[in-house]
Amino acid sequence: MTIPQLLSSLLSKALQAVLADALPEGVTPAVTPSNDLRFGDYQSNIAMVLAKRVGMNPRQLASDLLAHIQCSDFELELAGPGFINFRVNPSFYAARMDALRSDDRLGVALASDPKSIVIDFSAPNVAKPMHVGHIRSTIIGDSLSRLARFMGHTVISDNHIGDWGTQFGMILWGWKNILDEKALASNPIDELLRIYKEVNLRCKDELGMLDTCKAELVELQAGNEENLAIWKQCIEVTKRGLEHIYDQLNIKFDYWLGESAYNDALAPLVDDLIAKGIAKKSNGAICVFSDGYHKPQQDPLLVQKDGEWLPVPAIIRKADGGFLYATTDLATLDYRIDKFKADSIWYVVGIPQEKHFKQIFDVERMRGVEGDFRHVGFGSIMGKDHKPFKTRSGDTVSLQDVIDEAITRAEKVVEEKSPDMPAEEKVAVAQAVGIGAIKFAELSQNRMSDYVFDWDRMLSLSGDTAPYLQNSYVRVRSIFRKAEAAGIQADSAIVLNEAAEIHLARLISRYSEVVPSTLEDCRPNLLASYLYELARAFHSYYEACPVLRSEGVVRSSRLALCELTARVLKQGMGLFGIDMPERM
RNA sequence: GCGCCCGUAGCUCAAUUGGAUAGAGCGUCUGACUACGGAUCAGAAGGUUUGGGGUUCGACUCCCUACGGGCGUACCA
Repeated sequence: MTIPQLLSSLLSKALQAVLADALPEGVTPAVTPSNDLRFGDYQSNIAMVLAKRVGMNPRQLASDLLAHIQCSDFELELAGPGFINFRVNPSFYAARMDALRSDDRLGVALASDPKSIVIDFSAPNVAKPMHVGHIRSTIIGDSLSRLARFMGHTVISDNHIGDWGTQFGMILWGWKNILDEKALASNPIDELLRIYKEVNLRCKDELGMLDTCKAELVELQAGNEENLAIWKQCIEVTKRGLEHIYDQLNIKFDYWLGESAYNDALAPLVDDLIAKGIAKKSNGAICVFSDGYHKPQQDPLLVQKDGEWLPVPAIIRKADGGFLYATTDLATLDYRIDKFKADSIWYVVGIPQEKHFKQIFDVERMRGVEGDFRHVGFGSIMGKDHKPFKTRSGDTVSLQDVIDEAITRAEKVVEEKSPDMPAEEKVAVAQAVGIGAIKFAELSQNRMSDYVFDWDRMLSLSGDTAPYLQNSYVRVRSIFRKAEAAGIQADSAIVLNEAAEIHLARLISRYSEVVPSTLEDCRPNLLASYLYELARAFHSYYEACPVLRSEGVVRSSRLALCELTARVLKQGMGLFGIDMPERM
């Protein structure tokens, strides 16, 4: 049980005693860490929340509650307008630390109701290399997968690649007419991108070109063998390039079920929706109009036209008979429930697609399909001018370039700081530092807010960054190497005296609270800022509390605290997929 | 037009979803027995949270309004 849970149950009992029948149903007192240690370790505002409802003065209620709580592990205090503050006794933290030493999970309880969760993330398009825009979905999605698995859920990660869109008409024509075989052999992804771009331009300039490309697409969809062969080759080539990036990022998917995997399901799906009376024809297209919400101005599924609020349709079949994004996503959702037995499906996709997902989920609700479907949205990456990100040439920066630059910068720092390190280890460290910096920068952000792309910020190696945490880990490991060499062991109970060691223990204890709440709201930045705070506390502790130069019980205790810190850092960063080198 | 999101230190971002004196990093300034690894630590300066009203014990957070920015808005994904 975490400390807030413990305190909350103490408060609940006190509330029963004080209010008895007057206690409203379903009240669980919230206990949160104080944001200022002068107010203790934890605080509750339950007295102020309830005071009005039960007709009492908040301070009076709080002080009545305090009178009913007896606990030697905490000091309690009534403060301000009615806050109840809890100060945890160091001996209690010490006992918790001792308990954590033999706990592989470092105090993090498994989810009480494990679920099957499909997480849909990354999802790049075939024939277009990943750019910085893909970084958020890829890194956040991977981190959520790791977190959910760690919490005991069954996670199915699925890379829903864009392998069937309209862009294939253009690529097919380009492949047949302007392909450079040599370039394809040496750098296939770039060549695919080149022909895509060139055909795209021609479609804008040359009359009839667009129709020619559409015809190629129709041929593909009709099963033309030549076109199918080219299509398959494009996918293979693209996958190879993507796998290189995913390897560097240490990201794996359980499935790569792209849009094309659902082709056969689309027509029956639309027919079924029509038969059930959910979909109907409108202006030649087959549409589903939402039935569920009637709150103008709040519901993106309604739009105002000529002063009237009209539902916005989810179009599932075009007037020309073609299927769309929404159709594929509905079929995909069905498949995930059928085949993967998903209780929950999380879509890690940008906020601009919020309406799309509301529509998809709404259609499923109308069909009676149940499940916990979440759009885990995130903000856009902007340019320095706060407009959607583009370089001067109009292109975005490729993700591969970002990774390469990160590693190059890390290599320079490694060379400068550790010139004597073996070459092989230098490479490994630079990889861990560079990739770690990218991931940590991303995960430190509030997922929902837009941010400005900046090389120096994204690849920064100082301050609130992965290398800072990695360095704290390296320092602990160094202490351990020395301790082992000298035959020193952490073989006695933990005692906490100095402020720095109490604070370190306080934060280690808090790990068990942070991990579940990070997953709860899908907010990796909670864990990121926690880990940074922990590393900072360790660095302070390192300066204030010598380990190897102390003696006896104190030395043993401090060594044990070091060990716990290292384990939390390593496990926590592991939930982000960030490596912690032993030396750097 | 209509809807959604956003505006916080010089810059880039936080703020436990309504809690106490709004926190970090970068940058600037001052210090730390030549270091249990200095990729470090201790400290300082920096704010009318875009402006204006309101709601209440209490507002960066909720409501109204003005200004500024982003996104979406029927057959792209």
